[in-house]
Amino acid sequence: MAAQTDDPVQAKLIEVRRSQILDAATQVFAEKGFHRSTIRDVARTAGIADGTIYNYFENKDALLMGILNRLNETDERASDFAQAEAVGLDEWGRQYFRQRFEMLSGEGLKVMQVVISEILTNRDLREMYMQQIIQPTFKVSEEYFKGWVERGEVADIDVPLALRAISGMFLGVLLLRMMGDPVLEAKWDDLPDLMAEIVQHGIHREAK
Amino acid sequence: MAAQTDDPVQAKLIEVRRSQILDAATQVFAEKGFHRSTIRDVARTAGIADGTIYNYFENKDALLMGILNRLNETDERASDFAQAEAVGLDEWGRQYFRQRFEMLSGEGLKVMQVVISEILTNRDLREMYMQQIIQPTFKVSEEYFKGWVERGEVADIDVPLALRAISGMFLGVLLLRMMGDPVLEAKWDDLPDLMAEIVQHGIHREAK
Amino acid sequence: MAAQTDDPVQAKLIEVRRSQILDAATQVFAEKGFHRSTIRDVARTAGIADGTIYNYFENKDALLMGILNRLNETDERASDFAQAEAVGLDEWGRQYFRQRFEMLSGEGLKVMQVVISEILTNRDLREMYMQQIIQPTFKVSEEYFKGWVERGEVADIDVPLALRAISGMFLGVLLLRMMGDPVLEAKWDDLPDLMAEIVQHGIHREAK
Amino acid sequence: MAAQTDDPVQAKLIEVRRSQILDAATQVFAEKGFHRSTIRDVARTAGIADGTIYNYFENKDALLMGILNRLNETDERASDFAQAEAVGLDEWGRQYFRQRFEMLSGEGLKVMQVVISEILTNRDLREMYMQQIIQPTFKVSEEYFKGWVERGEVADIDVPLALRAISGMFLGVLLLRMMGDPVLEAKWDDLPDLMAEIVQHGIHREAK
DNA sequence: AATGAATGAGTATTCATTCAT
DNA sequence: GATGAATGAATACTCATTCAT
Repeated sequence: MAAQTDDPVQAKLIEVRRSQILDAATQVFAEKGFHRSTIRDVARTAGIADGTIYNYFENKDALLMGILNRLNETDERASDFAQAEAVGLDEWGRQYFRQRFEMLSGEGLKVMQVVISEILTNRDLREMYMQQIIQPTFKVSEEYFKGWVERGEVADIDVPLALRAISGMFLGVLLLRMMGDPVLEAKWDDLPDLMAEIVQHGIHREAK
Repeated sequence: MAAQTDDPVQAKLIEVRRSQILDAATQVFAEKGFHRSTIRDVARTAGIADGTIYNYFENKDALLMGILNRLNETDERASDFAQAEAVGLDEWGRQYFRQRFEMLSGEGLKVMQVVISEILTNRDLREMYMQQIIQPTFKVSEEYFKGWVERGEVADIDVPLALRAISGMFLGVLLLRMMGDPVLEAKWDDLPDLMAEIVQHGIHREAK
Repeated sequence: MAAQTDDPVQAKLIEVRRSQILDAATQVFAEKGFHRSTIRDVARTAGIADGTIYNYFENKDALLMGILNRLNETDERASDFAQAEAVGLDEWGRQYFRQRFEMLSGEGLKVMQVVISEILTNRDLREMYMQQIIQPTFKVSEEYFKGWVERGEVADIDVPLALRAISGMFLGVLLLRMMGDPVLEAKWDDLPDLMAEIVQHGIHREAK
Repeated sequence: MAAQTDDPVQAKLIEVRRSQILDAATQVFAEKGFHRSTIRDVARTAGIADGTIYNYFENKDALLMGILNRLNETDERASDFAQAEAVGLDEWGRQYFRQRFEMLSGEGLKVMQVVISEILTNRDLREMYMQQIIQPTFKVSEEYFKGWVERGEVADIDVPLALRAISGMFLGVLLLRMMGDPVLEAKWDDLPDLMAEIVQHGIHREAK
């Protein structure tokens, strides 16, 4: 790797190059999937030579890690925003799902498809994703939830577990969409509010 | 393929052999993942020659299809049972989640992990899974739900979409577990009832 | 091989079976070529089991040998006929080429194509063909030629070599046809007489 | 393929490498035949890695195409020379055959043996050979012949067809030689002139 | 003799990675 | 740092042949 320097100008250049490569990788992986994409594909798309990629990334897997890290950063910025805005539980719920859905516009969905598929297969990637992205995100959310529970706005439930279930709803719906469920494709935009409603108040009603 | 015969004895032998091979494939894929498993691995595990596999399965992908079909059959038997037993909505909800969790005991979780990962990558497998497993399952459930909605037991929501959200919760939690979330691993058994509760009544409570 | 018996009835049965298999092999090889044809193809076409073929032929190559031997027999009968009929040199020449062309009607051409291709590749087949078919044929022809040379009907040339050149003309034209030459395909029927004419009198004319 | 560049130095290097690989392929194919030769054989003989071959040739078949193209070029240079020198018909005939025989010195015969065998089997190769080598060669020769026919030096025959017969004589004699005919092996050098004589004046003589 | 399921050797091709220039 | 030619390990699949029934 070429990524060792104290010179801030150098550091900037390196960052730009890494970014250029990750852009290419994201595009190529989204189009062809991870395994079917070759380093050559990525290099061609980035307009550089094959070998150059290895100056910036250890190996092909590291490209996926890099993509993951960028999603992470985007994620963090998004949740900062969420935290700043969110006040009431109701509103927070809707915003939570809406934001997560927004991330998936454009190539986002296909990139996530590749990333999830690989995560399920690749232990290193999986652990890195879990420790660096999932767990911190849960930790932040748990704080909020505990506050609401204490204030009685939320039922007295196992907060971490409930959070998994709620995030899981988002993740699972995403998975079904990736698998090509036509209902989800057609009504994708209705989903955030519906999900927020279910999570808040459930589907049960007293029979008349 | 050797699988053409009218003789019921032959047919039984063929079924036994296919089963033997799928057992081996399930075990090997669960351990090493689909791509890292070789046909030789499967053959060795099944105690047969490489070529014999091709007497019973068209190619490596067909092994995964075969595993999927088996899960499907198990699934169908399970839901038949569910339908027979289920009466009230509350009870149905708990049973729904509990049954789905039961399927994942033993190697089930790892097999699903491999299957889901491959499904996200392999279009043929994906379409087959969606059309032959997911859609029929949803169709059956939708009938039940509509009944409940008509009887006023369930809120007047978009049934197909709500079902996706609910199934998604299960699927997503599964995914998080597969990714190694420690909270889910520790409290996995508490999950069905918690999820049923959230789906039924939501997490919201009127603040005191 | 099952081909050892003293019982003439048995011998007949064996011969019939061999013939049935060779018919199938001839058809299959002509359609798909030798390498692309499988023993299973031949067995299916013959309406028997794969293994049965090995009761009558040592291996796949032996099928080709068998086909070759049959061509040989046909050939011998043809040249017997030729010898009986042929009297004058002129007439003999035309008949020689016409007969050889007749053998190639129907599947004959494609079978020869397969046989020649394999002969060039397979030493055993080649030697067998040379010793059992080509050489005896030349030996017979040489006798005739020598007679004509002695009687002064034919120029005083190296007979064996000239015979090779003349047979070669037939063989080479056959090869060009197999390679797909459109001129030969269009005027195939004019060829025997033209070739006989060239061989007899050459193409040279005294310029006016 | 690595074969895309505008740099003439690079182009030269590529040409050298291709040549090196074709040399090895020619040698290996001549020794073992096309099908029995492995890419590894060729790579070892060329002193390079297996994969390197695929930087210069699309696949194994392309090696044979490459060999064919080289023969073609040699051929063209030879016939240019022939056309320049050839004046009289008699002389042209002898030269024609002599030149074609010269091409077959060294490994030439074995290479042709492999090439012809493959051509009879492989449709792509066959069509390529017919269109790019055989047809153009005939076209050139036809011009010459027509001239001679017009000037009355050659009998008024079907020129294209006669050319096939004459070329066929060469090709067929070649085939017989490849099949191991001992007479041809012994008197190979006498053949060009004998063939030229037969083609010019035929074998017929008025009986005394 | 007939069957056909089982065998397992054999091979072209891809592509991540290296490293000399 | 950039290049891209060279490397060679890794693997699904076919099919001639065998042999227990």
